Amino acid sequence: MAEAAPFAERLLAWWRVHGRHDLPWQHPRTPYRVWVSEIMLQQTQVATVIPYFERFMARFPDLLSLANTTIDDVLGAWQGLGYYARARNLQATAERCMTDHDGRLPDSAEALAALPGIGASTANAIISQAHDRPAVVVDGNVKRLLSRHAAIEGWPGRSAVMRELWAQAETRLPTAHGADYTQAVMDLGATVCSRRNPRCNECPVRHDCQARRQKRVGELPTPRPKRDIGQRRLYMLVHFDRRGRVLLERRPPAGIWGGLWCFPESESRQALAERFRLSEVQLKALPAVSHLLTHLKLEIIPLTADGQRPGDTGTQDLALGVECAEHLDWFAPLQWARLGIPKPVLDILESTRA
DNA sequence: AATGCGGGGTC
DNA sequence: GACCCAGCATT
Repeated sequence: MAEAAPFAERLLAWWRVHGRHDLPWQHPRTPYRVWVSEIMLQQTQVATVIPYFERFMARFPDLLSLANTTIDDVLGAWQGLGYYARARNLQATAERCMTDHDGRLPDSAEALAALPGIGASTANAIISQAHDRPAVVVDGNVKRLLSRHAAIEGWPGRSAVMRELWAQAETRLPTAHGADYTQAVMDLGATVCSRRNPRCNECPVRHDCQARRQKRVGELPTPRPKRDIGQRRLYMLVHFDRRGRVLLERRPPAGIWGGLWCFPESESRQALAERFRLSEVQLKALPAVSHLLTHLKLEIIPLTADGQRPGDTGTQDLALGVECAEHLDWFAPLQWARLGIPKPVLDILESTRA
């Protein structure tokens, strides 16, 4: 009996018939477009990314336009996509390409991985797709596909498991068709070897899938261990001036919502009142907003001075000697959408308009 | 080697 | 509500 075709050949044959060939970053498949798409796709699903990618390309069609714009413009284009550090890294990388790489993205995985926001897997994903060279990519799809096909146990967040996945991926790499193979493993993971209800009977590598043989497809990959998450209460001052502009503060570059504009906030209601020369009794709470992060549950209590609303006149103007520096400023409604504002803050902002 | 980052999809 | 997603940077 003839030996089965190599893993990669079966995937490529499957992909030519069943794979995705119409993703926006595939046409044209330039290094710049591939790079931007890979950054957007980090921890973010394809369907979510597509409209952002189209808008981003219309606004920043090339490396130079991205390097020459402001961070606020990039954050504005990123608003709603999450993981805003990616937007800052994107622009930092564009600038580095101008200064250190002759105005282009480097064409080696090592040089790419030295740039902000690009790790080993993303570097290889860019190389394989932009230059059609085979390179190991281990993303969520590949982790799932390989942990099943080779029956690899353990949560991929553990380094030993990740090493094994990387080694498996390496041995399966073809010697040609690098771009199509990368797309093929991702497509197979996304559409056939899906997390729930995998369609094993349509899989081109089902005949030597170890998880399937052991009837353990449903148990692999091993899920992330559960853990308790903490809870934190946060007060935010929602205040408008007579012209309907809202007071926002730019957050420090590191940490949650780094570099984004938020209401002035504090964990202490009293500290917030003191900072803006308000008495605590003046502060009226709006309905709380709950925001869930991986490791933390935030309860955000929006506070307004005397129930003030935009357009209100005659209320005290919070003169409070707010010295609007670069990190503290007033913004008109038309400016909001171009700023980069975290989702819960935007929700509060919009609820005050309604 | 483990943890923080964040919004959305999906069941 | 639980769990995951085209991971990386930081500690």
